[in-house]
Amino acid sequence: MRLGYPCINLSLSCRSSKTFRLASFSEERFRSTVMANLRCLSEILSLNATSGLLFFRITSDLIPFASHPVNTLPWQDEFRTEFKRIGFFIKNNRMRVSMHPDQFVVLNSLDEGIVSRSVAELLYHADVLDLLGTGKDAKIQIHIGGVYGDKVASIERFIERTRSLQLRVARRLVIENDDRLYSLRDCLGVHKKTGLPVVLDVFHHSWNHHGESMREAILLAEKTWHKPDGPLLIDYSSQEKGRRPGSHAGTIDIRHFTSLLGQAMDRNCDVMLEIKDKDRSALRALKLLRVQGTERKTSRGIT
DNA sequence: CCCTGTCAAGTCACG
DNA sequence: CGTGACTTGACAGGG
Repeated sequence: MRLGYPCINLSLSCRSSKTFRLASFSEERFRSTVMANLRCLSEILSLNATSGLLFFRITSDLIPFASHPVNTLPWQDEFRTEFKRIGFFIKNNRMRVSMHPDQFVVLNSLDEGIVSRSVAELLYHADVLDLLGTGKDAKIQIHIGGVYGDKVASIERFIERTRSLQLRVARRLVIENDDRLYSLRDCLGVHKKTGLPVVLDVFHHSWNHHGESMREAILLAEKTWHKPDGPLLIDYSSQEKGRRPGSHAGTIDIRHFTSLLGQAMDRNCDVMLEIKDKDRSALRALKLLRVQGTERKTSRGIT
């Protein structure tokens, strides 16, 4: 099991998601920002490798305005070497990376404009992972989208649109259960018709489910992943006490995470910790995992 | 230098 | 109808 955290490392001062206002777009500004972001990304990955965090979600803001019409630069060519270098590092350290486009990507929207912008954004995400030279296990995770008052039709639209995606996007696409609209069961239904693997967000599942226990959910989601996709992806978080239901914890709840490990440790999966203090909690989780792993081995040795 | 309104993009819930 | 949550800051202009 590899552990990771999303996008930002709080112990480093750099950010790989630096941006600027659309109004101040210029080729110079774009190039220098991308260069700085890529440099920061390699710093983060290098630190992660040293500390044993072998899973990382790359920010969608890595390339500012990547899929926006204002950006006509062939950035894929301009930064090919830098991407390649980072990709080698990932591979050499047996790391896994993923991406999670934000809420603006809605494949099943009723608005064709939103759909085409979403497709362009997905292509950008695939570009990044392709330029890194990552294998098929480097995934792009999205939600199914809106409901628009008719869930059946909305799911059908989602399925149709994933079918017309370019292969280099489709091969990386995975779907994730959300906390209100599309549950694990909905995602499994979409998987059945499309073959898309299902990321299990255990936090969302705890709010939006149909009675499946966490263990059942893990086993169900695991079955949607085939060998080339890599191990099942799990997104993990816990409730921040005293805040509204659904807010992510500020720091890891050791008890809660230990219980997840109990459910997931014997499975083939990688876990993304969506906790606000990022790498700090991920490191604590890693310590915990190592202790548990040792205990498991020991007890197996005895029995 | 600090403050703060606003930022490319969507959907839904709520008051 | 307008605003906040999701997640999440931080850009950039004005004082």
